[in-house]
Amino acid sequence: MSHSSLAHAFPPSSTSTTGDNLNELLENFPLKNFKKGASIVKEGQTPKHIYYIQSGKVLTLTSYPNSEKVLANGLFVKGEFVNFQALTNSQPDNHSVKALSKVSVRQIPTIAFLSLMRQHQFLNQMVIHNIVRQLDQKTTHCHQTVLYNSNQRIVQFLLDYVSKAGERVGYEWVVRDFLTQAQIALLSNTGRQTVSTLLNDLRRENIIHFTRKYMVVRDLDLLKAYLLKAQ
DNA sequence: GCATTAACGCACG
DNA sequence: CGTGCGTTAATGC
Repeated sequence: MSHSSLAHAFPPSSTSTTGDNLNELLENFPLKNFKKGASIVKEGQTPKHIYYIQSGKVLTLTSYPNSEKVLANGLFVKGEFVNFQALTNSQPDNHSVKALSKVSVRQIPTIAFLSLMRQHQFLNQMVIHNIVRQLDQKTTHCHQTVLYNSNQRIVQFLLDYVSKAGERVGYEWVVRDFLTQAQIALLSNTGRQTVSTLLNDLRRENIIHFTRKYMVVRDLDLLKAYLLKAQ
């Protein structure tokens, strides 16, 4: 599937100093630290900053006035930008950003960021790359929400989560700072209890293991196979 | 039937 | 001790 590729890496064609250049560009902007669960961007504020994630995991959310629900937009990890809305003239909106783990981010004012983009070609490319990728993910995610049943959506989330935030340990994959089941439910458009039962089923089949702190994928192929079988 | 929701007891951190 | 988790039964589509 499309998710096995390391699509989130920056273009391999970039020079090896790309990361250093980026850090140099951003090093004078304030480095903000947040505790797990803290609010990085509050709802209802005009987006004024771009955030670059130095470490940790972040969740972006949208709330809708007519429904009480707050829906999850996406999960972002180290090396990604969030809040690109700030690059446009967007008004105060219903977007918010929350820390899913201990997080540190560079906070770059929109004006400064736009100016940096004008000066540095590689930053431009990086931003375009990020935006296209995010759009791609959104589209795919949207299609999957339509095509998949709830268990498949949860499995798809687990696969995405592992490919974004997992570390390889031998033949297994480990994700630390495992989300709560309620958060997984939000991200996969299912119910909390549905997540609970599926995770326990997968554990019984020895496909994954998990505690509240981490998840281990014992057999990635079997997990992927879950997407293929109907129920 | 498949999935979300309520409800409740349990236990992890 | 709180809140996150696991399970079952009820309800809805």
